Amino acid sequence: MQKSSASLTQAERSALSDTAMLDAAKDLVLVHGTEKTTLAMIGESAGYSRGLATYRFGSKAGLYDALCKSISRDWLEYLKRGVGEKTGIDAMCAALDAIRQFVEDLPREGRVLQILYCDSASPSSEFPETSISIHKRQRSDVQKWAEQGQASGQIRSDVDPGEVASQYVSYISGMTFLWLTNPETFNFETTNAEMKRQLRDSLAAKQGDGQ
Amino acid sequence: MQKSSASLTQAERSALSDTAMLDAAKDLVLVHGTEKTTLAMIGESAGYSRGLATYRFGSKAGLYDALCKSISRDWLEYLKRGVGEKTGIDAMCAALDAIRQFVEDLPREGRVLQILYCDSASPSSEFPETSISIHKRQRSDVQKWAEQGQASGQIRSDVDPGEVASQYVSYISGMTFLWLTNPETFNFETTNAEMKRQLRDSLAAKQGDGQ
DNA sequence: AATCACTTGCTTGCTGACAGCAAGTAAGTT
DNA sequence: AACTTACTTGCTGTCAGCAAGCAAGTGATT
Repeated sequence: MQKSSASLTQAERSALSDTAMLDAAKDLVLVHGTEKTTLAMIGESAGYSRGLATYRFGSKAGLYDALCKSISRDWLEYLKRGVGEKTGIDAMCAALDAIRQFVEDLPREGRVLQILYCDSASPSSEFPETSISIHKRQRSDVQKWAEQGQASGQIRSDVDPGEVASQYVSYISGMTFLWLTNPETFNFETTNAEMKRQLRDSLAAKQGDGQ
Repeated sequence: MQKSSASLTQAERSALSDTAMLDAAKDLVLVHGTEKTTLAMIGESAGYSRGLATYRFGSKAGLYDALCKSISRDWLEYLKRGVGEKTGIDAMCAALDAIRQFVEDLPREGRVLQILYCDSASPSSEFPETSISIHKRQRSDVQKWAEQGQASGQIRSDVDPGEVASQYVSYISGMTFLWLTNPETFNFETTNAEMKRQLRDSLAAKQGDGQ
């Protein structure tokens, strides 16, 4: 069963058009935003008809949800590779580096993801789950790192891991948000350096403060 | 020149319809989001015709920009009152309390403002200036507080006030964003308490570390 | 291996809703 | 009474979503 470019299986055809449309959507959203990007633009820009995007993703929200999930998968891959088996303050710092690496390697994806997060914050959002679950997952990851850091004695035992996680995730969310809106005045690198310094200074167990 | 409810000056009439429409817009945006709220809904919900909102504010973006400015003014009032003449770490902590107070007293306005900030992050936003200038102003305020704190010896001299400000403003932005999207799981009070603790622990000058 | 019934990928025509505009009416101002 | 300002109504172009149809791939039977 040979597959030339002229003869594809159904699955291959739809996979091809899917990725072509999601890719076109990224470019269009970067320029026009989600609202002014039309489903017709996406379909035609991907080399198909004006109707395909609607047909495939059901609705505009459906397409953006798929896009959000797709980019989120890429991001989680970066996070996993960057943090590895680290725990405690080291894991938190590594995650900050992973974000920087992600937006450096895939700035398009980083910006689009942030735009979609903003969209999903609207009360009328039809895809809030993806964004919310990502943030909840981030928070529980950080909480786990903090607990492990306390168990190993790296992190002082009198802080609440859950609140440390909330504070940390808030910083991440706001940092990426401000990076989106103020790309020129915002310096990822130095701001993250300050965050790392604060984490070490405020979380590290004092000398001889073993459990 | 007496003013009964039936006989108003032109200025009074337009001021009345303006505030009525902005107020109606708040309620509608809270329920339907900015996108699914229509100008016709706003005008009619305020007791006027479907066309007034467009006529008065020029466009949907124009209305949301006016709404953003209006709520921002309220917020800056709270900030001013809460911070007063404080500087350094005290000012930063007072600003956190001011935010909590604002969303406690005016939860509607707090939520709508956050929704509008998210909207203005889109590349197609026609009112990005208001949101950006607010965040820039916040950042320069915090930087000033940090510099004053260093000058008075409260804050250690080896931190960069600009980066402290970036980190602080990132936290604020993210915190309010997460509060909007996860109102039930997010606790303003305790998360801010952790932030205050971190600020004190990581910024306070050590004993005898005078300039 | 040829063909026929069936599924899936994709396109085109249509409808209702909305933003924005332009022309008009009513209310106040000098 | 002339004029300005507040507000309304009729209209147009655009878009999301739907439904009907066409084309290409798939699988079973003989």
